[in-house]
Amino acid sequence: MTDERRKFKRESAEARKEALILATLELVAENGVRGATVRGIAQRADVTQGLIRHYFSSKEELIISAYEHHMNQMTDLTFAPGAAAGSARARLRAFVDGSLTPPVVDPRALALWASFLNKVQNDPQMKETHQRTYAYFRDRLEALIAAALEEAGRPAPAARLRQLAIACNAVIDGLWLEGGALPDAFAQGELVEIGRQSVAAITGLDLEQEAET
Amino acid sequence: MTDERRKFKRESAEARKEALILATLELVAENGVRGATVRGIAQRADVTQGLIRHYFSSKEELIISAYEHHMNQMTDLTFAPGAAAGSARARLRAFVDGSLTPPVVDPRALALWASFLNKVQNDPQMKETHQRTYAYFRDRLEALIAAALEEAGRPAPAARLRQLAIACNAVIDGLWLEGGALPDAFAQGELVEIGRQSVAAITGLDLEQEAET
DNA sequence: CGCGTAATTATGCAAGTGTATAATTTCTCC
DNA sequence: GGAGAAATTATACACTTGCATAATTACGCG
Repeated sequence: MTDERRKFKRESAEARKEALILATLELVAENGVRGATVRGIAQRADVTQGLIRHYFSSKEELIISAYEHHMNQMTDLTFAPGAAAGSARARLRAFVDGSLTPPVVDPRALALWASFLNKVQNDPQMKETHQRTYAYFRDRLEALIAAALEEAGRPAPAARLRQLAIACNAVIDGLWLEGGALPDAFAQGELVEIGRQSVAAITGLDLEQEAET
Repeated sequence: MTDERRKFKRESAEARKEALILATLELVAENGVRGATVRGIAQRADVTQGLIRHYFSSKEELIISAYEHHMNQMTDLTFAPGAAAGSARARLRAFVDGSLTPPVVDPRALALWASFLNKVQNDPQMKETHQRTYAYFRDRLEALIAAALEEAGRPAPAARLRQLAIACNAVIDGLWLEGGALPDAFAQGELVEIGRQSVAAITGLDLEQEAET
């Protein structure tokens, strides 16, 4: 009955921070920001709670770090697939596909988005991160649409491009949302199919037909 | 320095419950479900915390009641406008308009949606309410699209109707989301305009032109 | 008018919260 | 292999939380 002190292993600051951030994201997705307690996070990361204070000056800072980590990962996942691809149309298609397949479409991703929303609206730093990420998404989508329209010989004025980008972004967001909220309501590939068709219908571009190099 | 007991007025059970529910929705929108404390809600409703226990057997029950109240209000707001209208096309247009104007499009409505999501995913009763509301929305939209297509002499098979409803629902959801998240990013009426155009593009229906009775 | 009952307030409690600080252990470097 | 420093654990504290229960007050009804 010797209650010994817990053994531990020293890790690099980066590894520990990352582990803490991942544990934080898990718990935020499950229980919301307030439900992700310091003790719970420490337990999930297999560490005692004091260590969190050693790497993050407060829970607030840990939450902000976790949010930025998550947002960066989401943008990477969305844009990585079609970055290299050839025609603008192919890149637009890759963008739609990447946005509407796991792990972007995922109950956990949606839960994280919802859990963070409150803090995003109130905390200036998180608000900044959010607006930057959102603007990046939409600008990129608008550029893709502009290039694809130009490629098809039907360039559009700026005002029209803006509307098309908003509309396409909305379909993608909406499908992303529904796919995350009701994971079993859609067949494999159904979201991608609907997303492609909708973007095609809105922009007047044919996303299916293969390009002739 | 006589610390007197607080004066109060007796209210009907309905009025008190409603007041408590409204205060709850305010705080849930501002601080999330866990941030909406019993004491905070009581204060917002200008009442002491013990009274909450008198009308609701637990905070959980109050939260569930507030959620159902909110969802009912949202459906009423969305469907009330165009319920009576004439042609299917006009009713579809009214649905789009109602879904994309305040108070449906509103930062507070979005915040509520996000705040409740966690509980909706976990609590069976709230999940049931959510799925019922969602199904009601989409079925209604699908019926509107079906009627409008028939009206235009181009009926569609069931599978196609399902896809159109999912796509249109997604645009509307996405625009609703963006309008609530970035209230200042869109001009007056811009969301409605984009929503109408997108639904028109997806379904192939012209929503703008007036019907000839 | 006064009595009873239910609405409302007041108080208390145990559990959980973030954070601060002290005690210990692991590991690097000579 | 041992000393010093940093990583990690352990403990404590003040505060908040939901809930329970007792004390009071307002108001309808005779």
